[in-house]
Amino acid sequence: MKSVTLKDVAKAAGVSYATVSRALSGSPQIGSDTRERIIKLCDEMGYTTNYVARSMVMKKTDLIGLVVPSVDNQFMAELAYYAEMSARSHGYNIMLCNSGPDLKQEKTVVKLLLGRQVDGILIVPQSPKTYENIRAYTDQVPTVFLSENLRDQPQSYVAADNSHGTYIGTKYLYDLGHRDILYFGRRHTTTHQLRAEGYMKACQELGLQQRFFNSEFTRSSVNNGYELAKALFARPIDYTAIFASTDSNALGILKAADELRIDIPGRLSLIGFDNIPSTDLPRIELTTIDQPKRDMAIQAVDMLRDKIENGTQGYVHQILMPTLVKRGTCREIG
Amino acid sequence: MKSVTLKDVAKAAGVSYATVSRALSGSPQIGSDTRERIIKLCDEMGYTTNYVARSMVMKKTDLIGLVVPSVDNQFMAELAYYAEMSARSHGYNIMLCNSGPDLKQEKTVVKLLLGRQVDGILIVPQSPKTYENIRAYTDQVPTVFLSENLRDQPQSYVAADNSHGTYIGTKYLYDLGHRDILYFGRRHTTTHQLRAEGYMKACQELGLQQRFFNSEFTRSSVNNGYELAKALFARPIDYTAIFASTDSNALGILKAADELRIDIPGRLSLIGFDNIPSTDLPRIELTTIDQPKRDMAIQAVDMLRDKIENGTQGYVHQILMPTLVKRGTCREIG
DNA sequence: CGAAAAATCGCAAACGTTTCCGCTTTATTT
DNA sequence: AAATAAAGCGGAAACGTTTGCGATTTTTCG
Repeated sequence: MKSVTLKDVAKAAGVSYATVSRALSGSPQIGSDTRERIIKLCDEMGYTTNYVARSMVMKKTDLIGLVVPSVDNQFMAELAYYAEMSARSHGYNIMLCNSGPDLKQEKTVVKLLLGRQVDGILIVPQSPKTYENIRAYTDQVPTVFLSENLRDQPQSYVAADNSHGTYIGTKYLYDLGHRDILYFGRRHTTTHQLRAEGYMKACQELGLQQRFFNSEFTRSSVNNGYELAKALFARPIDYTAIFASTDSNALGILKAADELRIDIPGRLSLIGFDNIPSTDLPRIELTTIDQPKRDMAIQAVDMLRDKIENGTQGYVHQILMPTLVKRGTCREIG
Repeated sequence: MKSVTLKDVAKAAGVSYATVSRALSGSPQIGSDTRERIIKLCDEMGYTTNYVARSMVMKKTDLIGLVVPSVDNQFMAELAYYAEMSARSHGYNIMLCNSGPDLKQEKTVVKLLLGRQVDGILIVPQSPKTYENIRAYTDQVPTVFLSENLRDQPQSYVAADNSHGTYIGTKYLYDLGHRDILYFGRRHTTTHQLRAEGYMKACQELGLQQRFFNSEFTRSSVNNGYELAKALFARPIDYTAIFASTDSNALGILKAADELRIDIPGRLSLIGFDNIPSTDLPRIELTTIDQPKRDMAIQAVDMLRDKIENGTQGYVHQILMPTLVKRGTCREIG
């Protein structure tokens, strides 16, 4: 279990360990002959540089803390995947933390990450309170928020243009002939507020009546979408399409509709938001608005890297464009 | 950005920094009055212990490297989630690495993890070759394999009893009246070999003919399941049920069947394996075999902790029981 | 009241790196 | 050939922590 250190190969090579360190790091003040000899020796002896020791003196861990409410969630899993890939390709590693549903744990993990001396933190907030919750720490370490739009808060973030997403979605529904479109979902976060706004803007432009049905739940899951949709369908259905604020909710609606034999897309068109993998399944084929998760993750680590490596100070807000993904749950009507 | 160190609070408290360290760690050789004073001071000054410095002297990072082919995969995301939660509750943090599809990258990331001085490695292998691929490193650091059955290899692992899963699945199909059950899937890993064996065993016991249709793909995805299923359905359907070796494949089969208007479960019963979240969606409701992902993850970190903390040396093989999840894709015939 | 024992605390080494600075040795120039 | 420059390398400090050991003070007890 005892690993070989610089000293070990230095002794074997008959040089000082400073020399070995320089040889490895490609310092120009080492002769090319000794360098080759040392490198070969390191290889033979199985030397790997101890990153924790290196971090000590470099005051840099090449570590990025990634905190997500739950990686066990298709959306965040995808973000986490691309973030890790991108980070590693730039020499960083990811320390993963699930912040769970409560703010206490969220605060705990960012504190923990600070103790670990991460160079930066990438956080997808669990609630609109997250910003306040961890603000005490965000000035101690470069931080960028991911996926949640913070509007004009003094905090860097990258998010999708949620407003635009619902805007193009409703227009699409309109183009298909729909004139009565119900918006299904709460406005408990800025992200969801913006989604509602995009819908409202489109309605105004198109001369449509705005109609809302608010989910009472903070966390959108297919199950609470389902529960709520049952309540919705207990009332008269005087609309021809539903815009669900998330795919999860849309899936719940689908489930309730199937149960009540309300034909989708026959009687009701349905469109979701996020484009999570489950939407692309057979029998589901949910039309939705795609959040460019890959680009979001990549841009977020780029932004973070810029702060870390160049000490960039300002707050930059990166807004990426979502796109419409036409599948099977929206139908043209006459 | 400069964080406060032991020295800083020591100076402020008028004691040596050794005293501060001991006060924080609860050493008995510190007076309770000074201890309280110091703790309060630490709190006021916002001191957090530097884990990388601590790791240096402790020769322990409290870090577990988690390598998965891709967290962007429901099955692994779930494992990752529970592993992180469990690890953190025991004082460990997770360093996440996607090993991707190729062995080179897998080897790269475990090397990298070693350089990071992780206390242990939790790895869900990307292929049967993983064991050989990283064997050079698995004796340098406690390692446990997750989700892949390694049979009698000298390597600790926790996996589901895959053989038992297909066994109970086939029996379930039999009890529903099915006498011609096709097994759909390759046997490219031990895990899948075992799944096939469970099916074979059940067939023998029940006097059923064994019928295989092999997927040519290493990675099972709904898409290649779909492609293959189309080929399958081009031939006469002289069976009444399909046992898909993975849910992903089952989903692909479902897609192909829908396209060809082969009624599931009307004409064909279908059962999958893994119980990924997508199986529980409306319109899908795939009957499947559940791998106890939560327990698997938890047991794996327990096993790893045992190796790390107690230096346990032997190889332990933990096999967890899968269970049948009855949903909507299997029908009684008769 | 004096001595031994117990209770507190400080000193300094150690963990494995990186890098500044200085010391040789060799090459270059006049 | 002497002086200067350049190249190659070693010594040692520093990063922030833990901990064995010694030093000092306080308590205890005969």
